[in-house]
Amino acid sequence: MSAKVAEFNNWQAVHDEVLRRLHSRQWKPGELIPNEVELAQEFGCARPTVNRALRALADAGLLDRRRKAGTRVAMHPVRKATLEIPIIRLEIEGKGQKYAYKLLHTSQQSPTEILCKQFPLTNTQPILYLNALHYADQKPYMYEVRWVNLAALPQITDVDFTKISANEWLVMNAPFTKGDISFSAAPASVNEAKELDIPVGNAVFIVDRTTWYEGDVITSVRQVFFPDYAMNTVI
Amino acid sequence: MSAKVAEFNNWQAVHDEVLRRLHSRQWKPGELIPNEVELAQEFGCARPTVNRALRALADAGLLDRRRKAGTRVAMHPVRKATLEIPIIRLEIEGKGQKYAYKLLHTSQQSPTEILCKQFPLTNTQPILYLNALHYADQKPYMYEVRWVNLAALPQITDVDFTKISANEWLVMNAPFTKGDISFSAAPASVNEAKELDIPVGNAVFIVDRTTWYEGDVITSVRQVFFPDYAMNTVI
DNA sequence: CAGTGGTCTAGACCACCAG
DNA sequence: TGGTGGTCTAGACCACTGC
Repeated sequence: MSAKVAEFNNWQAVHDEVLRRLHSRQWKPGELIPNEVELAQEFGCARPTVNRALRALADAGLLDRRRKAGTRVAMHPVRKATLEIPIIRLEIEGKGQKYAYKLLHTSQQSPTEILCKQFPLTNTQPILYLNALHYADQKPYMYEVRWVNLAALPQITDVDFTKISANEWLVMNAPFTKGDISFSAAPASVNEAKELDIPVGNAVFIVDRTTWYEGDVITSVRQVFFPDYAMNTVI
Repeated sequence: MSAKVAEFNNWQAVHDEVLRRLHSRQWKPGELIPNEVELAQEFGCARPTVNRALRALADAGLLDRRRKAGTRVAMHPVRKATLEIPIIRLEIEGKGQKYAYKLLHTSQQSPTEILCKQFPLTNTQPILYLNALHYADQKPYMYEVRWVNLAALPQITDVDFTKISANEWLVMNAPFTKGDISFSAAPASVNEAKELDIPVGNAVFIVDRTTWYEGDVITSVRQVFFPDYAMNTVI
């Protein structure tokens, strides 16, 4: 009987072995790799096990899979970084800092012209408009300008946003099916600079986010971070 | 015989139904939901089908699953945005713009003190140091400062980086197992401003990335983008 | 049309871990 | 220690799509 060099009796082992062959260039970019049945035979496991391993690698962007065409090594391994969008309070508390929050302004209104430019709004729909400041260890951390679609969330008029941030209330009470996010850098405007207590024009990190539920816009927010902010992640 | 209202004979149908119950608050945050066997009976499908649906929802951050403890609705649905890190050339060409690239400087050396501050380096290891500028439609798009670990990639000294960008060569030739990414905003330094042809101190979007292969650092890069740059994604 | 990946099933064993 | 999710199997049918 022959010595068994390795066992590939679970999908992670298959995953790792395939990854090894990709890294070692045994299978080169653009190349067609054996189909699932052949790999299952080689690895001595069932086809669904191979399937799950290859599916994970395809999700990671390392393989291209198509019915009938087979599985190819991706030409340009597009690596995907996953950013977790946390509740601000938890992000700050997670760093061991003290979180505080202040509601600066709130009003029910029709969007002003300025808002219509900054966000995808028409000035006929009623919205709830909010300004708020989030603190870490008493220092300004993030300034937030937000509007909420009142037609989609009528019950929000009963919420006391001096006690809970809109960020937090929405995460827990307003599920969404789609969201657009944009990250950018910009000079702090007069108003942003005033609230964050920094010089006008300082470079600030900006996150714009709009969320939808089944085709209806729920809320849109611009978050302006204090200058030393950095958003970190891992590939 | 009773009329069947719906069929849940595939994992996506189960996924969607569970998602509906989460959105409709039939299952509330923190609540324990039925176990896989019970759900499989209710939905009239096999347990692995339920398993796959619930696993997808757990990956998305909507459920918390633990052996023995069961499956709970997540208290704070941490939404995850996936950022695709493309090759710069493809990002620009994808916008329908003309890509160009210029190598500004390259040298083999030990890290200078300045580099040691900016990157996780010691001044004893030999590195390849590179400066390059990427253009979209003849206009400066991104300025890149990079070093590469020569000990890990000795063959890189043979590459002509006036013809292919380090970005592109590395993606295709230097697999990595781990990467750190950081996004931030900063005022353009004198040098960055000169290369991007903008005023010193303008707000620029910065991406810092370091990649590793099995514990060895491969390369580290700082990418400084022209002021109007925004990084977009979808949740 | 035919080959490939996508998925389901029914049953089984196992790893983990809360009680 | 028992209940739960994690996973494997062997076989099957189906959907897509390149040829």
